Amino acid sequence: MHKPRKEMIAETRAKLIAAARHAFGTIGYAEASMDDFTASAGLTRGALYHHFGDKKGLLQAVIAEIDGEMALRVNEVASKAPTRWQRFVDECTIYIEMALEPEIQRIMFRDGPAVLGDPAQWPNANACTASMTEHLTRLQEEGVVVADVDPETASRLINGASSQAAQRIANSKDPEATSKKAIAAFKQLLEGLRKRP
Amino acid sequence: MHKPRKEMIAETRAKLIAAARHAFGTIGYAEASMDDFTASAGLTRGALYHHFGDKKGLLQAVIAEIDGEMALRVNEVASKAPTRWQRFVDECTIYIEMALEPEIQRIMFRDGPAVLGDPAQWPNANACTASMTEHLTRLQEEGVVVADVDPETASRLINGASSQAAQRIANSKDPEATSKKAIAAFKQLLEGLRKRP
DNA sequence: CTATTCACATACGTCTCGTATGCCAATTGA
DNA sequence: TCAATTGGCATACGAGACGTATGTGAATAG
Repeated sequence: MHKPRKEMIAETRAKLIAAARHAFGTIGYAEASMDDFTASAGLTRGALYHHFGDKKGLLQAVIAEIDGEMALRVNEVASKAPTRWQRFVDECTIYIEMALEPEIQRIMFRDGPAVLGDPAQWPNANACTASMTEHLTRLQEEGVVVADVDPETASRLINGASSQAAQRIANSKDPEATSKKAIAAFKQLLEGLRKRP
Repeated sequence: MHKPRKEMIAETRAKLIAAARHAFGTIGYAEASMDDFTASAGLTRGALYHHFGDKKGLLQAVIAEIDGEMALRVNEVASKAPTRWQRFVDECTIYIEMALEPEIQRIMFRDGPAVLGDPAQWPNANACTASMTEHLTRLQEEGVVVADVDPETASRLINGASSQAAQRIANSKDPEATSKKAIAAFKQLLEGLRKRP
């Protein structure tokens, strides 16, 4: 008795995404040969074109998967903070930590934007920013954050600063020390959003 | 009488850089065929490989040129502000405005990092950040900016936020309104660096 | 049980890149 | 002035990598 067809198809898709994710995350999108990584999944480019249209389509699928995982991790950790402001800051910090991972950094912050354009325009890959925007909106309502900033805009700026912070740490000779400096500077910038007493 | 040799060589280099800059800035690095844009300069890939080693080398040269121009523009405008803090804020604002130009955005903020890696590690392409770092250091000495942030780290974070702000404006349906929101949010973040009374 | 669909592989042409090689003009030295 | 040499740039060639068109065999439908 063989597996049903639907299951085989899902498995093929998953294998392709996994193989591509590994290749993109290590050698990078441009250097990843479709022949090579499809073969490493026991398939050929035929399957890839059938399911994802082209190389970019597969990258989109990989990005959607990673974005989902990042959102899970963010929500998981941020739900444990005492105040909403702290939760917001924690989310940002987690975000930086995730951006430290080579695979995420490469795919989400370097190759992704270069190949697919502005991340803000990606479909199915905005979960993290959405969460931060939500927090900011609430914080404004509660009077913690100054009223005259647009929450989504602020989220994007913070996003940009985060990825820079992560890059800086990742490329540092002394990641421990750099991490402290980067996170300190980052939190200081966030203070700018808070209402002063 | 022909032009001297040195001059011809410089001209060839300049033509290659100009052609590549145009191609990279419009269709992008990956899509730019070396055969095509060298031909548009009346040359072949032979000249390119001779002078720049490979496609990446040419991209580096293009980036160095653009970086020099950006630094000039930054210094030019920023020298007119009344206070040093204002000068610093002006520099950041100019930076965002420059990042709005499609050529700069594409080459300096998208393809460049994807192909050459972390901009902080680029040789001959840190003039703008250097200037901002300098200002921040001075502002700390003057007691305007909080002491416990590392100036260069802060510059890089600001840099990341700037490029995000620019992308957001550039891709907006209503650039005018988005620009206002982005710059407002950006300035609010900068406030976090200032000492509170 | 036949027909059809479709998931995936194979084959082919095209494009781009990098290297090896060749050529010609400009410089050098006597 | 004239050979020798340098080196700036072009040409030729081979190696992938991509996209498309086509083929095939198994699962599903009727």
